[in-house]
Amino acid sequence: MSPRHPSDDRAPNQVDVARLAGVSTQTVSRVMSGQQNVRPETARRVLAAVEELGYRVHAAAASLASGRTRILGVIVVSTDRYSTAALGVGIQQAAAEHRYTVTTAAVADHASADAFVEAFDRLERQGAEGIILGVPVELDSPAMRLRTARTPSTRNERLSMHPDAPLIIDQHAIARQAVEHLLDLGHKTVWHVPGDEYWLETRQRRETWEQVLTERGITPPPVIPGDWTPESGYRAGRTIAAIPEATAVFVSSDEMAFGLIRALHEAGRRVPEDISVVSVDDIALAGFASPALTTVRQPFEQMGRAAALRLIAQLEGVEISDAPEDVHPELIVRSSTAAPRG
Amino acid sequence: MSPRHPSDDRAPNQVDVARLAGVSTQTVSRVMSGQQNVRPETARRVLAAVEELGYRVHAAAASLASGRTRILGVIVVSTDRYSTAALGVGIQQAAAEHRYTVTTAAVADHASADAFVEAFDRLERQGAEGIILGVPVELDSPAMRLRTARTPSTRNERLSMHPDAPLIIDQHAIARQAVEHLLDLGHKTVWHVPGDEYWLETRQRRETWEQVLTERGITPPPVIPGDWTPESGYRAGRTIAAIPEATAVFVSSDEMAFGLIRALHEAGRRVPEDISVVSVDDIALAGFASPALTTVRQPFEQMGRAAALRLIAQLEGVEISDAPEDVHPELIVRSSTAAPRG
DNA sequence: GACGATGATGTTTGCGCTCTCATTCTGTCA
DNA sequence: TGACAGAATGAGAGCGCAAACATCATCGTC
Repeated sequence: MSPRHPSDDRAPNQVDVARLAGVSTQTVSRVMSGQQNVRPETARRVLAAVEELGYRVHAAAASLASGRTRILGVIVVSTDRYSTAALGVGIQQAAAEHRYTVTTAAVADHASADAFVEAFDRLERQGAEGIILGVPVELDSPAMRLRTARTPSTRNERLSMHPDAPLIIDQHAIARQAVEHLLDLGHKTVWHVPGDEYWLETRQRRETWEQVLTERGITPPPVIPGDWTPESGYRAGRTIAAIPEATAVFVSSDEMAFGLIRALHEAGRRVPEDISVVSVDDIALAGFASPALTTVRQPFEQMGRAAALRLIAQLEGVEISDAPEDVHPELIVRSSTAAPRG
Repeated sequence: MSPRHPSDDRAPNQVDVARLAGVSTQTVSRVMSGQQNVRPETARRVLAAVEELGYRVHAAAASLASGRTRILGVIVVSTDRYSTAALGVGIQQAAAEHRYTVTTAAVADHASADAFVEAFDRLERQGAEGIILGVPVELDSPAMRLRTARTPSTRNERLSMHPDAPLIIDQHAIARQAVEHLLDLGHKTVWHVPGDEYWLETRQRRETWEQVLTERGITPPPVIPGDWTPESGYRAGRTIAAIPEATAVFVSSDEMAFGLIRALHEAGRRVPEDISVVSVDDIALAGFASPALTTVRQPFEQMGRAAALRLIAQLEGVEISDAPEDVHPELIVRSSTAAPRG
């Protein structure tokens, strides 16, 4: 161990670097945070000392002193659904580009509203400067409003009274595209298998499904319950197979569509010849169902990215150059839909 | 605003609480960290003050003073694969139970080894006390060894020379179960579609596939390349469909199996009558493929949980009561495998 | 009823960094 | 050449908390 190194085994700090480089700690600080007004030669000396000592900035100390943490919090429900993972990828990417860190708080599926408040608290305590609510429910309790008022977060937008506040993604557009596609093919009506009642998206899509049918003078048939899982899709499929007049179904997720189609096949109903199916998500496997699924793609990764970028822009108080334009769902037509048999 | 409240709008701190409760800051600290040796009456007064002021512990300050962060870092590759999400759920759960926070660093898929080193650095700088490497590759560069030596992390185990160090999950057991299941059904040989070459798991499974065949005096057929995606499975399926003598395939993921089976069907080969297929993972949709997939389940959630608990135990220097027993893969027999036709 | 043992609380100090402000250095122009 | 703007650097304070240590109250014991 060279005599220039601190002899004890504690991690090197700014003082050690400053001493070795022959500058003040303030200069070390400036170099580490990439500020201007440091002579290249000085910066080089500092960086050499940093390298030699293996120094790294102590984030807790820095954020205590500066009041900034550059931490983004994410609240998600504990599910292994594809959507959660893909959202996370987008968030991580955007955060990393702007040198933010992401910390996640998971909440049990179907948890009470209190659980979200608690997760919010955990993230605030941890120092999160902004919080992304990748969350299935409307959070408009007084407790939640108190928190979203002091810590910027997504989904504020839904709670705020601005009717033109951009949504992360337009669930109504998703449902409309799906239902109209089926009606335009000539189906007399469209049955619906919604997702878990707990999710806001579920309600939004169901409302729009009803609305589109009503617009065309069709009385919506009863809803066939679902909960996102393939098993629930299978149960729904058995129900629908027993309804001879059903020729078109709007299912709220691809995973349910897999179960639904299997049940239809077992009951001897062909897809799309007897029954057309449109679902939502466009997961990687959607094209490999039998038949390949016609589905409305949700660009989860872009959504996560957009949410993070918007939040960061708010935190920095600036326009971000690569500001995300609105993210739109897209109908992908494959082989699970067709015109009804004449 | 009551006169007892600090008039400026800065967040309340320990001093404010101490003053309002009529105690010292140290007592506030003791109450907040749930220590013993505080009279119930005193604790109540403190908590009342905390409530009134909306005080919350400042994590950065606490960790600067205590030297502890209770942060667990996770390095993952940026994919939306099911496995990543499910692992995360298990990690989050275990961390929350022990009052740890999780922060994630994502690395681009197929990134260089340097990218993992950099992610490790980011997490260390952020204060992570332990790091879970949910990572596809062997990381045994000097730079990485330097880091894993000072910050506890999983997968050390694979790098360490202890041959009996418990693996997170035994990839050899996975491959062995799959291949032996097919051979025991009477197939003369087993073809293999591995995952992405980049992944350690891929190599481990292929090695075992070769080994099991060799043990039984069978010369392994050529490998049909794959990369985890359903598309690659589909391509592999077309290749295999053109091999008349092929009757059994071990595919390294369920998603590839979906693609593979579709390609076989399109080529007129029936599953399992003409060709048996075993895959790996047991994703939610595995039971809803046509035919339902025989697959080796990887208990991702338990794996994540086990990794986190083991790391926490190491950090706390204690045995954790609910220590995870080893996590084992399990063959789930469904309908994609059968004996070869006589 | 004096003594120590224990529990409850307070005081002081410093964690490692960035902020503000002061000082020194550099180059430029009259 | 001297003065001065502006860049580069340094000095000192303090962010909010917990550790270590000091002090005070309380209790049972003989």
